[in-house]
Amino acid sequence: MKKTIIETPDGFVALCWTGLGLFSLKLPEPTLPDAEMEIGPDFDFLKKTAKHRSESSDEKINIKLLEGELKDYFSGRAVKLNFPVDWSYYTDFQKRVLQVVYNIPWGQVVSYGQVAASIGKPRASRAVGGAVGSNRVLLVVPCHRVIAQNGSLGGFGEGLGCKRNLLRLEGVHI
DNA sequence: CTAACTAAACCTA
DNA sequence: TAGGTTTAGTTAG
Repeated sequence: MKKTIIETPDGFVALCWTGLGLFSLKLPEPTLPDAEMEIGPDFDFLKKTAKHRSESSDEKINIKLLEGELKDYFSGRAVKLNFPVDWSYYTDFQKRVLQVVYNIPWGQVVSYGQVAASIGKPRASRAVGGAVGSNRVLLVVPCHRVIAQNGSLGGFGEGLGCKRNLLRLEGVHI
C-alpha cells in the first residue's frame, strides 16, 4: 500500500491505494500539510488491517496519469478518471451502488432513486444515500453527481458547498 | 436503536 | 392541489 499527494490547480489532493486499486482519494486541500492530515487516518487504517499482505503490485495505479487527469479535471476538462478501485472494504450493497456511480460520466447527474433502480431496488433511494456517503474515493467514484430527484443537491459528506463547486466545474448548475 | 447524501405511495381536507 | 404521514432499505456507532 502507498500514499501520495498530488498538486492540482485547486490544491493538494491526498490519496492512498493498495495492490487492488485506490482506497481513498480526498478533495483538494489548500496546503500540503492539510492534505497529509486528511489522508493520515485512512493510511493508518490500511496499515493496521493489512488485508493485502500478499498484494505486491502496488503499481496498479499510474500516478503520472492520475496526476495529469486531476490537473485537467480542476482546469475544467471533461476527464474520465478511469482508475482501478479497491472495493474490498465495502459491503455488497455499497459496492453495487458505488460501481454504478463509478460509471456516471463527467457533466451528468442522476438521482438517488435512479441509482437505486439500476441495482434492482427501486425503493432503496435512501439506502443509496447512505452508500454513497461511505465513498472514500471522491471524484474517481463521482458521488457528487448523485443528486435529489426534485433538482436539489441532496447531501454531501464534505459539505454541500463542495458538491456544488464540483458540479459547477462540470457545467451543471443547480 | 437511530441517524443519515430519498422518494413514492397514501391519506386528508 | 397542496400538505402531512408512512414506508422501503442499508449500515455504522
